[in-house]
Amino acid sequence: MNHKNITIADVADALGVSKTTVSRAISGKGRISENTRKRVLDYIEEHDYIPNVIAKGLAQSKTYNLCVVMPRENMFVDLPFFHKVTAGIQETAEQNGYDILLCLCGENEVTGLERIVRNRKVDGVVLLRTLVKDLQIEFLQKRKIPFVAVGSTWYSGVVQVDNDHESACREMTSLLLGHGMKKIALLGGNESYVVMKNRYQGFVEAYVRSQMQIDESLVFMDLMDYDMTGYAVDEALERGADCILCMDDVICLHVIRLLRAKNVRVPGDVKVASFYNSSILENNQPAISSISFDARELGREACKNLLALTQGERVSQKTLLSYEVRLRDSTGQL
Amino acid sequence: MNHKNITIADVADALGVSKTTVSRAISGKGRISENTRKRVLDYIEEHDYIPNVIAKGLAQSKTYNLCVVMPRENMFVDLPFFHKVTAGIQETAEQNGYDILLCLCGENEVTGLERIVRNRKVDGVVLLRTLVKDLQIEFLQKRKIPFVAVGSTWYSGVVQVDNDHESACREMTSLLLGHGMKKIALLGGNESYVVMKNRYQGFVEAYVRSQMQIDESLVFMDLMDYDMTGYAVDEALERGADCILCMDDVICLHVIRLLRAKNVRVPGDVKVASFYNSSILENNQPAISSISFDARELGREACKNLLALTQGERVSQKTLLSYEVRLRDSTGQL
DNA sequence: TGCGTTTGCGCAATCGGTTGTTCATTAAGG
DNA sequence: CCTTAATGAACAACCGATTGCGCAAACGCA
Repeated sequence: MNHKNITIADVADALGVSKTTVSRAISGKGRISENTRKRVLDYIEEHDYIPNVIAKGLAQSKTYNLCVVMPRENMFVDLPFFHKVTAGIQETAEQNGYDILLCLCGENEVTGLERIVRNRKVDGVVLLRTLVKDLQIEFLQKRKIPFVAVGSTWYSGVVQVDNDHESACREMTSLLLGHGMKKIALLGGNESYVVMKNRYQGFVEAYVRSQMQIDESLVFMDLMDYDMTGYAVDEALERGADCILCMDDVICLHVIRLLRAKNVRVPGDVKVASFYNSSILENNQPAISSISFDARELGREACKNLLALTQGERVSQKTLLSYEVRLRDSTGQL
Repeated sequence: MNHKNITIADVADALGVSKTTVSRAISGKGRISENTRKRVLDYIEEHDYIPNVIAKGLAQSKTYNLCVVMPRENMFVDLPFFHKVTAGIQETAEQNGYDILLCLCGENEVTGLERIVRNRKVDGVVLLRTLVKDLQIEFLQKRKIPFVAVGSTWYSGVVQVDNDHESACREMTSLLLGHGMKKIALLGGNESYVVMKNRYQGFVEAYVRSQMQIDESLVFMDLMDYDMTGYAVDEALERGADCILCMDDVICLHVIRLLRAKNVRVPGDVKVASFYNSSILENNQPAISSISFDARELGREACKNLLALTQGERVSQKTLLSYEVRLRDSTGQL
């Protein structure tokens, strides 16, 4: 800016070589003697020269920028998750000389994304949230821009990285069934439809494997707000649920509050468990069993795949990451 | 990228004018007839031409990028706040043709910031969190890079935008004192030292104005963890506190849990209030009185100031934003 | 009509890199 | 010893914009 940064021309002049040589010394491409190469690199090191990524980008029609898209308005519970994922993305990006441009979009809005993609010419995009009908996905596909979705989607041809919700839910359900639960209620929340379906899949599978009869009336897929959650809890209790499996930690805390208000004891009368094991659970009484995902790793994986994509490499359509079941007091002693 | 975007040269050729003319038509600078101007703009509109910001930046030695710095590891309670501030920054940035580069840094780490500043040549930086001894501030000042701090700092010459914690705390304290509280405990938390000091200032002032005696032994400035908070609560009760003013909502929820465990009724025996009015409070029983800040507006204001700074304009050193006191059940009927 | 001023626009350099091509030098091969 | 190939480095065009300067046409005024 004002500091009058040293340019490649300065380096070239100082060493009495051409810009080309300096450029080649740095990139390692093209023919150059080991000798001059070293000379250039030493000089650069000494004088703390950093190439201007912008000019480099202009010349290469690349920007070394990735765009991370996330909702402008954010559910409280998503934030820590999104933040960790972003940290993971950024970590991998930085290791490869990329930086992160932030795109905060309204739900299913494309104008912001389009602006950034078009006049920033980002090399790739990570979508942190996708919808069943997703205009951003459609836009990116139409424009043939490399992108990766964090989380699952039903769009075809989308490279996805997700937690293995199905297995996670299967394992948790199996554990619960294996320890005497008979009627587990499944409470969906603000999760995307696809995630919910995946978990339901695992839920069903667990029942099948333990050869028990599933009670479909205990499955509540789409609870938009606290009121509906309250209703679902009432219904579940009415129908004799002995366990409530919540789709995220915020819902879970709320459920526990509701149960306390009804003088239903946890885990005495009803067991409770949830997903994400977020820090919102810390210090809760009783300690809540939850499934923990490594959000950071999710971000790293997504970024790795995206970079591969931008190189034109083939990338596996769907990467599933592992999870850990954390059992605590709210499910009793399993 | 692959879509082979239309460039300024294409536009110029198509219209039979020079690149200069097109450029001038767009920027409005330089001499150009109203006639050609319109012709160019129409063509651009029609053919959906978007200038390449990168090239523009290269030519102008600007990047139209701002850098937002926030901690890589984040306290749970900060996140929603940071996210909203960022949204505000982004909003104003976008309106002015700027985009946001994300810089996630470790506490008091500069390497990441330095990298981004040096090879991305961002036009300005927003620091979302500052420390008493802050290497990032020192770095930015040394390099004379325009930046704005969200929150207060004791460094001189730093443009700051902050909530008016002092007035907020004064008003809340006054309200409480005015309705019969005599011994209010002040519980500091993960807040920065400066914020805490500001609030303490307001706290003292409220006591002075109502001509009441402050009990300094009820002021706990620096509670690093839950254990210390527990200790502070015990002490406060011991010393006959009739009200606990918590420095953030997470602390507050924890305090309420502790009180419940001790069978201290809220607001019956002790009143409780906190800061930030974050959505974590939603649906809590009892509803918690809290002070609400407009984080989004904070971000907008910060960005506005930063942009002014980059233009070389003079900017007021400190901008304080307003707040709203939200009284609910936890403080009884005030 | 004549001359100075204003207006409208284009030329070409520039920003800081990359890269295909050329050219001189050295090495290898017969 | 001459031809051919390989090597190392420089030239110059290019990426896509901006901008100082120059030039011609139009305008204003006496």
